[in-house]
Amino acid sequence: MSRKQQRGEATVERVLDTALDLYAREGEAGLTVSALTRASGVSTGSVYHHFGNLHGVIAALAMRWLGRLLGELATALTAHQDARSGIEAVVRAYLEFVRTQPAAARLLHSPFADQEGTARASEIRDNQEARLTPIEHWLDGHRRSGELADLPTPVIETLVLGPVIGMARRWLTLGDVDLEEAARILPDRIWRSVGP
Amino acid sequence: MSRKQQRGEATVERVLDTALDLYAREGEAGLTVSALTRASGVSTGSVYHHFGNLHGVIAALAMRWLGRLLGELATALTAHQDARSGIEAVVRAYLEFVRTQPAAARLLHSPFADQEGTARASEIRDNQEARLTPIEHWLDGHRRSGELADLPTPVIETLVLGPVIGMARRWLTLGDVDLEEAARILPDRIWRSVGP
DNA sequence: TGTACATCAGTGAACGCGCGTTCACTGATGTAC
DNA sequence: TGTACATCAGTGAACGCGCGTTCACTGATGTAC
Repeated sequence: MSRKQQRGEATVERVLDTALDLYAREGEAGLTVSALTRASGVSTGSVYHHFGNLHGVIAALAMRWLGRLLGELATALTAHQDARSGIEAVVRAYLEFVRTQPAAARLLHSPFADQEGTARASEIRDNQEARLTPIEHWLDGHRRSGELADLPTPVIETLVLGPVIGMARRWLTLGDVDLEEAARILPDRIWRSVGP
Repeated sequence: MSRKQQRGEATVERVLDTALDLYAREGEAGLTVSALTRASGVSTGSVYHHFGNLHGVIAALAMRWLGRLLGELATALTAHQDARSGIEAVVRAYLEFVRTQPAAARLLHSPFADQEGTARASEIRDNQEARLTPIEHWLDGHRRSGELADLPTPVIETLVLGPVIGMARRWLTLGDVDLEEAARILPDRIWRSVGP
């Protein structure tokens, strides 16, 4: 049905891959249109044709990786029946994502992503609904059964993800922590903070 | 002894106060030299006289507020003898800092601060030694006495500050959490994760 | 199957704008004797 | 106390540079009949 051409998708892929690479290597300031065209081989006009403007590139990039991360977390969580196993699996899944996709993790922990997330929170909700809904249901169910502390969802999220994100950022920037050690220690420690 | 003049200090103050305000209102991209001179009334040349370049302004700003935050945390921690009271006090002190100095908190949670922190980690260690040393001693003491979990210092730091920072960021950006509620819930929950 | 046409995809030179920074200078303050 | 001088503080016009974006255009692909 779509009149879109395949080579268009390939170009979009190429731009987004290059953008992530640039961001990881040079940071926010290094992600310019000229750097993007130079590194990707895609022309200026083509970038604008597909993304509208530079902000559009960044938004698309953040959305893509947020979707992938949430997918991993939702899968890990809902694969377990009991609360403790689920929470511990989420922690491990996040650390695994950071280990295998450090550049994307950097992006998602960044300024951008935060601003983007604030400015277009509702749009993100819509786009990621398929991933967020099962997570919310899982939490609701286990909170009702008393397996999980009776705390507001944002608080549970923060208690679980806060230390993981902190560890990830530390590994990504300072590198004075060990991810494998974190994967051994954190699941149990975090579980204690959200258990009944 | 110093040949520095008082009006110089006043100018430095004015620039740093304006810079924080600009950052809080406009974000990283809004913190430009021209915006800084326009909003502060200080001339371009004067900014360069005192800070060298724009990066120098940002570095000075981050260092100033990092010092103040660490001061608050160190005071809260070392005011308590037993581990639990100390940890809970640190959590409350951080939340109180965020509540009273949201702009500074935004800055410290930011991209900059992270990059700055990475690039000049050793310099920060030196500058903030007076605040860091008592914190390290306190942790060491309580870990040895068995009151605190036997975990590496960076892990303890992350378990304690991770959720607090997560909550603070959420309050600062999305605003869908309540800081007072957090101050009631988090201390106990966080303590569970680092207790023996 | 072939042809005409609409749409998608891609090109790259050119644009104006605001950026960080420099510099030659004036004015204020502190020090020496 | 007064004067000369060094240093600190502050000014603002001017600079070049790289940025994001536009636009008139060509080429490729898909659709209709």
